[in-house]
Amino acid sequence: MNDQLRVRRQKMQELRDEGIDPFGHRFERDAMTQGLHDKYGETTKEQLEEEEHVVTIAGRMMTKRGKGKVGFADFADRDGRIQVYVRKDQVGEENYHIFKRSDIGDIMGITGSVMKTDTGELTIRANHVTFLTKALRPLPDKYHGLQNVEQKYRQRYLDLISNRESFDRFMKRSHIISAVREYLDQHEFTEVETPVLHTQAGGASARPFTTHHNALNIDLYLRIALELHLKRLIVGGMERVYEIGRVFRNEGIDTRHNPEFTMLETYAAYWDLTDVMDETEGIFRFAAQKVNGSGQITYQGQSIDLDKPFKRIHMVDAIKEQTGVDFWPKMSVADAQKLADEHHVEYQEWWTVGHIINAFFETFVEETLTQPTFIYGHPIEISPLAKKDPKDPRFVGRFELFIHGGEYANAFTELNDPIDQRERFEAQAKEREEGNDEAHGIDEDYVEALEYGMPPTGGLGIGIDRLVMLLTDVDSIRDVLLFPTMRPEKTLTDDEL
RNA sequence: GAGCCGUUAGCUCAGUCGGUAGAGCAUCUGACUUUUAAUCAGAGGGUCAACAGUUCGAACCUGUUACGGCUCACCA
Repeated sequence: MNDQLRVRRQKMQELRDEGIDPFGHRFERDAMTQGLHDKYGETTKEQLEEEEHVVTIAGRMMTKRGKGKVGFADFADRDGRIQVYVRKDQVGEENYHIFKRSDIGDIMGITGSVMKTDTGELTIRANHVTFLTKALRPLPDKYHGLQNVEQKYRQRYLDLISNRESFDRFMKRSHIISAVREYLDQHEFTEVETPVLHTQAGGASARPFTTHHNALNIDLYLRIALELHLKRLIVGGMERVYEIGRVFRNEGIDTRHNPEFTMLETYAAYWDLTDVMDETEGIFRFAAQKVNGSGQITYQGQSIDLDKPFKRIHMVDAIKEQTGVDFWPKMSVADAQKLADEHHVEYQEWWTVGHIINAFFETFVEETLTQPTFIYGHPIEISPLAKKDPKDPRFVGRFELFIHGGEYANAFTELNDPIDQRERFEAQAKEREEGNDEAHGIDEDYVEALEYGMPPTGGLGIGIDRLVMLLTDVDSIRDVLLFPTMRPEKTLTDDEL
């Protein structure tokens, strides 16, 4: 234990000896710091002296400046900060002693009158200080905040206390999710909750986490998607449903992937992709408006306009626009390979035309899509779960939304033909047997549901974490997850406590 | 999975050529009744991530390990 920890424990004991509970009780405040700034920020020093507004706040002491028989300290609550001015002759000797012996990090309640200092800073002149909670450990540097990246993730509370921009970002995350809910609720979607524990992973290609239920004695999977249960609800007549929920994928971790992340999926009966595009645009625009007050945002130094209608372009046209290569004419695999060779696009032997089209898209187009762009008409080969385009069976009813070169939404005209669905599940099951552990087996129960009839449906998936990254202008998913997945640290010894 | 980088006081960071470790904040003592990263005077605080090696001598050089970061690869 270092000197700082010892001193704070001693001070805790001093408080007890003085009859003060160092871990106090209910405290009623009548003002928030930001509210005071809003209310009195413009009022003059003289006017505040005349009017005498007595308020009570509570918060954590963030800085402290002692000056003999007076002291200044900044207190933070969830809204912001305010300076407090404590005078010995005003609060009395005993009360001043408590303030004097308090440490940065301690939590207190302050009652006093609103004033302004000579330099014009809004301040509470304390009449009384109520000690509420002792901090037994020192806070990170008051000026630099917590900079250690690992510690920010492992001890997020310290990051939240000492880095206000981080605190604000997480508040914003919460507001973004509220905005998404508000938008969908306004559009007559019903929010539902479906199981996290699945007897069979499905709805996406990904490796699942497995777990075990003791009483039933069965292995269960943590869900990798929300899809199949939500579509059962479309069969059940709910018509417009959504879920915002955690999904789990047992895959790598990097700046854009965390093993657990938050997905939004929505399904609307009788909609086609045009409707879903409108919905997607609506969600992005509404959320941006709610949290940033504008659809004009800056992401990693790049201006992005979410207010303007998003561009909508077929994948083949986008490739043509960017490279001049035209994949519209029907062509053989050899023709496509020749085009790939000419443009130095690498391909595998077994690839068909659709795979090569996709490779062209990823190589030449994706990173150029800075402004919001819907790419639709994916080749069927890369979209095994989507419904074929009846007018051109080489492509499917699917779109993805790209912004700043990254994918933000993925949508389908949902496959509602149970015969076709069963065949595709069988193909997946076969892949699984051949060793693809991201493919999954036949979900008989789901196929049966489809046999009762699922109306034509438009489905949408949005990675909420990436939406939050976009709207808060950060480039690592860990900066929008309060507690990102980390490898455990070594066990702390007594000395480190 | 590969490559590169990081880990020094509670926090933020220096540390030259290999010679027993420094600053600011924080802490402690004293001064100070409108301070603003308060100031002034003094003091204490270190398993230099861990282990092994090279060396008369290692924070520094070498190796291994742990944790983290970035890039690439993988990835509906």
